[in-house]
Amino acid sequence: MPEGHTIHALAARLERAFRDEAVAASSPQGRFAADAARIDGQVFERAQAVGKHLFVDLGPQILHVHLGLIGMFHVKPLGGMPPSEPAPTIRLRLVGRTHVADLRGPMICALIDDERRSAIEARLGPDPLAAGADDERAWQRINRSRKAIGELLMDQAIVAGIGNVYRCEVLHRLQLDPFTPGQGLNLLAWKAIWQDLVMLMPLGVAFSQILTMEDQVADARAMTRTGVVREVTERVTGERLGDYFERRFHVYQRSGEPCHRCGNTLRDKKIGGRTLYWCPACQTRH
DNA sequence: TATATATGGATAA
DNA sequence: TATCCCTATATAA
Repeated sequence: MPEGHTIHALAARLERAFRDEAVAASSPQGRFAADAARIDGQVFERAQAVGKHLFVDLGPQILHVHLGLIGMFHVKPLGGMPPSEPAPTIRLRLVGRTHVADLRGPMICALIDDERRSAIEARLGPDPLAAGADDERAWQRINRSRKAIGELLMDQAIVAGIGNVYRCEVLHRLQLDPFTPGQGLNLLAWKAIWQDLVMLMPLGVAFSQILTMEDQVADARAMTRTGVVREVTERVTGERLGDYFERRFHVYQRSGEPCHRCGNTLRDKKIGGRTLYWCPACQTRH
């Protein structure tokens, strides 16, 4: 589930559920029990996403969460009922007056201080979802690297928040060869990548779903402009209904199938433990 | 039932 | 590059 858009949507959802309210904290699974006791009863001040990292200010404490590959943080309305019996895998449960949030399988769940938070943020590249993020900072590193752009895009120290789906899809959308070394990438190509991410990722946040297909992107943008989105998001996230849009991608998990653009057979290749999907025929630009 | 896989990343070697 | 962590789900057996 989680690329940067997921965490940004989550931060907003948590704030809507708990902001300025005292929350009860517990760790049904037990591994976070001592820390949960320290934040139990504290006021939920705010939640912020930076790349794929989530920071929650709870009184003097900062809760740091990283969902990793399989983590999930579900926020549900209580609907006037007491919270359900917690599943034994729940690392952290927060309960407020109106909502309950259950965290399972996170890569990181810890209490940290400001200094630690700053250190974590300092290691991250610009986040396309952050206002005023500086894409030039990323370019400085890309331009000096001999690693492939397909690999660099996944490096959180270069760009924060990009994961495997956005990486593969954006490169295909721009017909860029994933294996082009950073040094060999045109500045205009980088500008196009950044611009595409800045356009696409807010749609991902609004719909809690990665959208990269032209028709879906067009629909999503139109809905965003007319303000229908908020209603959709509430429905989708509050009730855990399915995705609003059909799950469709250009290349992600489509190896062996024909390219939507040129008809050639899509391929995949493991790079640094992750599967890159691309079209060898039409992704030739750099 | 067992196994593979997943939108991640740290750490060991 | 390999291994490990954490959980849920889809598919195979």
